[in-house]
Amino acid sequence: MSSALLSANSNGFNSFVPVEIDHDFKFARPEVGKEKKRSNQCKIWSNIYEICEILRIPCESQDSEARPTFQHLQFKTGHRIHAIGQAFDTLYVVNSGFLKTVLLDDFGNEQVLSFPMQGDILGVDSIHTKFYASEAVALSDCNLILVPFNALVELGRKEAAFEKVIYNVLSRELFRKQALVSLLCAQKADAKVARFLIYLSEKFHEMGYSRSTFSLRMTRQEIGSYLGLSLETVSRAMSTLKEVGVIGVDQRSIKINEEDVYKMILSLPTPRSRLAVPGAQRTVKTSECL
Amino acid sequence: MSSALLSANSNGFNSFVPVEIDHDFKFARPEVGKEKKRSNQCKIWSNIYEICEILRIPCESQDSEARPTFQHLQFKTGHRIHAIGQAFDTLYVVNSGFLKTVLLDDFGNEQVLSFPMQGDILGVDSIHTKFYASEAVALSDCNLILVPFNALVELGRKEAAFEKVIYNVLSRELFRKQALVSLLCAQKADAKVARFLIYLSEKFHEMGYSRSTFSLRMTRQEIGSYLGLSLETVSRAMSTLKEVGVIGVDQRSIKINEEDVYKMILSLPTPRSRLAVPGAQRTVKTSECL
DNA sequence: CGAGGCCTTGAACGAAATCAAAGTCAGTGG
DNA sequence: CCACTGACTTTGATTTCGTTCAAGGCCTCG
Repeated sequence: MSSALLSANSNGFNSFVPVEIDHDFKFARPEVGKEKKRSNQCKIWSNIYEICEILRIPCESQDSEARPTFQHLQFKTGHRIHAIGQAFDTLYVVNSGFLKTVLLDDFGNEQVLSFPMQGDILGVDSIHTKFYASEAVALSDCNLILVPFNALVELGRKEAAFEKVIYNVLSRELFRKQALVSLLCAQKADAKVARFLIYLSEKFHEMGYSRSTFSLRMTRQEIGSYLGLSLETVSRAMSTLKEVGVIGVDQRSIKINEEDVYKMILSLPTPRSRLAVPGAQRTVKTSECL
Repeated sequence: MSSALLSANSNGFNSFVPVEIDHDFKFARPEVGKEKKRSNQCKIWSNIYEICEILRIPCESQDSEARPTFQHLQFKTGHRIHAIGQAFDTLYVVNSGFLKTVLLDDFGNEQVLSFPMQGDILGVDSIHTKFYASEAVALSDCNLILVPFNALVELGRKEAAFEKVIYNVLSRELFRKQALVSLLCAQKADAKVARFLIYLSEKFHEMGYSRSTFSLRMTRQEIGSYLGLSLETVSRAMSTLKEVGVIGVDQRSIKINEEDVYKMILSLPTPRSRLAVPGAQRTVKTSECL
């Protein structure tokens, strides 16, 4: 999903070096990751600095006086964090665990919008109306930090650095959603799934887990909903990637060599309809940037 | 794109009442719309209250003292407002005119992200990095308000009501982007195009123009990029809608009966892959909302 | 009037959805 | 312990939809 995603170096072209696959690998849920000081699963309160660190948003303020702290809460697998239409008052920052957010259309059909995990935030799409715009469900046991929006705003008013953090979080969310739109529009099924796996790989790496071996927390159905594909197509795409040798798949267990998957994506043709028609920009000069 | 979109009443089922079509209708560019006091095209400066009004974000502050004002700037058709990678410093609020924002992938292919028009804002995806994440191009002559982000932040710090406005704008953008994702994932080509036209219709209505007769400002290619379709498919979808009788199309001129288009969309089957599998939620009870 | 974008339409092809069936796995209860 | 259940996954066959390729029409501008 990163825009630098396709900048794999093209040294050597001996097709795709196959990944070696241990057929018995499993994803050991790392209850105690190898992060710096963020591994305290049983923590009950976090202050704003800790939250910024979890969000990976740099915070300039160093005024380390005692600040209000925010409560952690455990959610069990399958539980709903908030429902659509419910009155909005608090944001949730994911400290650990895996979730999905979904939209329900007018027929009650489910559209997956994101798979939040550590460092992601829930509820920002609901600020401008006073109601949650989407629904969040825990895909695993989760530890979430409750951040009452009003308290956050107040904090922002006290110190500009915190306010900046809020802007940054919102802007980043928007940026990510745009990347998703781009992915949905411009890519074939295999590429969508491949990029999704790379995205997960990077995410796991960021969180301090293995970037090459992990376990999917969501069903094929959910992945398909997220990527705009049927569950069968997701399954087939994974099988294809496996045959080519760039990933290993066994049910929910994934083994991936990002480098190879990059090359693989590059070898797929871009749909013609997406190609820029350089001359056709418009009858007008588009160069100068007043 | 509105979520109430599909709540058309189903009274009577005499298929779709055809729209009467004037074959000579054209979209008279309404330089002076029938809005309240927002029709001053030649205005050079706006204060924050005026900007909120244009954005259609309610602003609670009534402290009507002299506030800093923001400059308007004219952009000609085809000109680029900002380029990807350029240093970010200012947001743009569209006072009049039509634009597109695009992402360029690693091959220089263009992906349309939005078609901003009056009341929309440009640049919010660029706050968290210090660089513009997308490119904006004028599809018609435009009147934009330059809002230096720092100045806006400062204003927000002076008064909480303004800060709220910023949060609301950002949140709203995110919300809209989600609606787009949902559209892209869950609908067939005809439905995508139909909803796109309805979206435009509502937008024109909001701006005080005719909701039933308007002119497209973008090419089929650009619509296709936005909706994840080829330009031919867009063209065919419009022809289909025309044959069914729910819209009139002649090149860029559109005549539309929203009510009929709603019914038309409802009659299209939802792709099965999107259907909620109510029992399959997960082995766990999803009901309670801790 | 001619050129160049842009739009429309047809035909062939290809990718993904749909339909269908069998395999895997975890949990349950005999 | 093992068979049974139900959710999830995989794979194949078929159909549908959208893309691609190609040709012709339209409109604007010089």
